[in-house]
Order: sequence, then structure tokens, then C-alpha cells
Amino acid sequence: MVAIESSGTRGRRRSFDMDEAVETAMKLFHARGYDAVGVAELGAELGIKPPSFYAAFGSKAGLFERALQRYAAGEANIFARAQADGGGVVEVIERTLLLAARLYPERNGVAGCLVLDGARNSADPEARALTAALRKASVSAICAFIAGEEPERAGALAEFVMIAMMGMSAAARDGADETALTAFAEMAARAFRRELAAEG
Amino acid sequence: MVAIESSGTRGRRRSFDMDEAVETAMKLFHARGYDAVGVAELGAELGIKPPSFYAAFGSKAGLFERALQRYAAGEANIFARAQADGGGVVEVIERTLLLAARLYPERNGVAGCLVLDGARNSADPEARALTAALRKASVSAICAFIAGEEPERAGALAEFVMIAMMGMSAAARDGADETALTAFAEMAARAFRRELAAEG
DNA sequence: GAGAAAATGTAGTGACCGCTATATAAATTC
DNA sequence: GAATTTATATAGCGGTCACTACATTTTCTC
Repeated sequence: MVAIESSGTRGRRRSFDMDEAVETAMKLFHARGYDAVGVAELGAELGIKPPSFYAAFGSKAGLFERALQRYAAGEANIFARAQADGGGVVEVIERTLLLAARLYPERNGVAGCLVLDGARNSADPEARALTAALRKASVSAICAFIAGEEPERAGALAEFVMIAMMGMSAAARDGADETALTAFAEMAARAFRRELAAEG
Repeated sequence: MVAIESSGTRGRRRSFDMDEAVETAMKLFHARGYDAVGVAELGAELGIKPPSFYAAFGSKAGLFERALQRYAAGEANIFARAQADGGGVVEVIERTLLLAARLYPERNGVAGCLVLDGARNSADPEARALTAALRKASVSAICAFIAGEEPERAGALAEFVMIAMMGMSAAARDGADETALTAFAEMAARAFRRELAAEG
């Protein structure tokens, strides 16, 4: 018999698509937060039963980690996108803030940032640690970038940007629309520009 | 028999102090969020068993509502405190932001604002609605105050303050200390001052 | 004291939590 | 085909969730 589709690995083939499952889980976690999405619901939504779930992802936190990786690697990595378009510190930070204002408002039940708010108030230390690590990496990247022009105040300025993003994410999850967030982002961007210009 | 302490109402007297119980519940909800604090833990911490709990508060959300009222009526009502000290819009808003930076950092396991983050990601719509109502009242109060000097842009400016507070609360819950929050608050206050001064 | 009213303690409700033991089905290599 | 490997389905684990039925104790009014 000729194998129609040989995968090279033996054993029964997975009956569901991993990427698709992680994508679905990502949306669910993003929409309602880590704790509010149960394994039973994930299994039902993904079309897989508990044993397959745990064979594939190890645990609920394991799937959350994959969802976070997918999130951070995609278009939700706002600072990376803003940085990719080039320009100086002021331009990139302004683009970062405005992009957040455009991406955070609710769309299909999803609002804010998964990294900033996905595990907020979670009772699971593992889930909190996963998002915390990504936040730390994010603020470090922003800090390093700013340090290229302003090494002295890079830390405080990066913190300013991060806290502003946290505010926008929280506000978006509380229902703020793009207009409101953009108004905030523009004020924050002006503030950043002026802080950088002062005694620079 | 002479009644040693007649309460005027008949029936067995409550064996615990209501205010004390609400205070304890407030701290627990504030520290870990609404969903992460169970009725069993509340009962154990408050020293009351389920039937007394439900007789006194009606439900877990009922106790949360009392905790929120206590919180909003106390020293955590930052804007009210800043406003009470008098001064113009710029002074009051600056005081508000700086007071938040001083109050939000972790102290005894409690960080950030109960109204802003106490029910974040909660699966209970009632708990979310309770905090949402207080947020709405807060931003309305700030807006009305700003409108006294700047009726045109009061809405956007109040939103700016609110979103900045949300950012500080979230950052505090993620571990930001007073130094970091104060740096942010000062930048936000300068931004507010300049926005108000521009074409005012 | 009798009766009513309010709070209490004991015990347990059904539902959901994340997770797993066990057996079976489907794919491989030999 | 036999052995191995992987994924599947069925069923259920102990634990916690918010909440309650029921009987008892305490305190009131009369």
C-alpha cells in the first residue's frame, strides 16, 4: 500500500490543527482573561477532548503560553511594528502609542492587550508569571531603543510609555473606543516629545 | 431581667462586627480581585459561617458592593481628597495624579485601585457592573470639575486623567513602586498642564 | 413564661474546576 | 502480520465554587 500522506512520525495523526487551536484559545483568553476560560470550554471550542488537550499542551497554562507566544509574534507586537517603520525615538514612540489606540478598542469581543491584561487578577501564579515575563521583555526593548538617543532618562521614559499602554489597554477593556484612546495617545505622545526635548 | 444591652430589634444579636467584616473583605478583594477570593475564605477570615454570611450580605456580590462603597467613601477617593484641598483645575489634577502614585504601590499585599482593577477579568457580570458604575461616576466628577474652567475639552481631559490613573493602578499591581509611579504622574501632570494651557 | 424574630451551626446541594486512569483506534517500522 | 507509537474516546478523579435546607440558640415583645 502506498501511503497517501506520510508524516514521517508514526502513531495516530492528530485530528485537529495545532495552530488553529492556539489561535482560538488566544482569542478566548484575550476576550475574557485566563481564569474565566475553562479547560472544558477550550476543549469544546477547539473540538478536542481532555486527554488530547493535555497530550498536546501539557496543561491549561501550557496552552496559554503558546497563545501568548503567538500573540507576541504577530501583529499585536505594537512596539516592534512601530520600530520597523523606522525613524527616531519620538516618531517610533508616537507611532507605538497611536497604534495601540487603534488596536486596543473592542473588536469581536476582544479588547486591550493580552500580555498586559490577559492574566490580570488570575489566581494562577504560572499564568501571571508568563505575562509578567513578556511585559518585562517589552519594556526592556523600549528602554534599549530610547537609550540610543537618551541613555540617561531611558528608563523613566520607557516606563512612561508602558504605563500609558497599560492605561489604554485597561480603558479599552472597560469599553473605551478608538476616538477616546486616540485622544489619550496623542496627548501622551505630545508629553513624551516635550519630555525628550526638555534639557535634552 | 434587665437587658444589659438592648438593641431595639429583637432576635439573636449578630456575633461579628459588620464594619470590621466589610473592611476585611475590602482588603481581600483589593489584594487579589473579586473572583480569586472565595466565599469560603471570606467566611473563614471574617469568622462567620455561610448562613450568617448570606443573611448579612445577601451574596458574595452584595459584600463586594459594600466593600466598594466603603472604599469609595474612604481615603481611597483620590480625586475627592485632591479637590478638597482647593485650588484650580491644574493644581487639583496634579494633586490627584501624585496622590495616586503615592497610594497605589503595594502595601501589605494591596496595590492599585479596587474600583479600577478589583473586578477586572471577573466572570461575574454583577461585580463588573458595580465597579463600572463607580468608574463612570468618578470620570463624571472629574469632567464636571474640569468643565468649570475648560468646558470645551473637559471630556477629553477627564479621560486623559482617568486613563493615566488606570495605567498607574495596573502598573502598581504589576509591581511598580512609588518612585516609578511618581515619575509617571509628574510627566502626566506636566502633560495635563500644557494641554490646558495650549489654545486655552 | 409563650410566641415571634433574627442569627447561628451542621451539613450538604449541584455545578464546575483542572486534570487523569484506562482502554481503544489509527498510524508507523520491522 | 507483529510490534510500537501516538492520539483518541469514555468516564471519572478529588477539590472548590457560590449557595441553602434545617434545626437550634439567642433575644426580643407581650
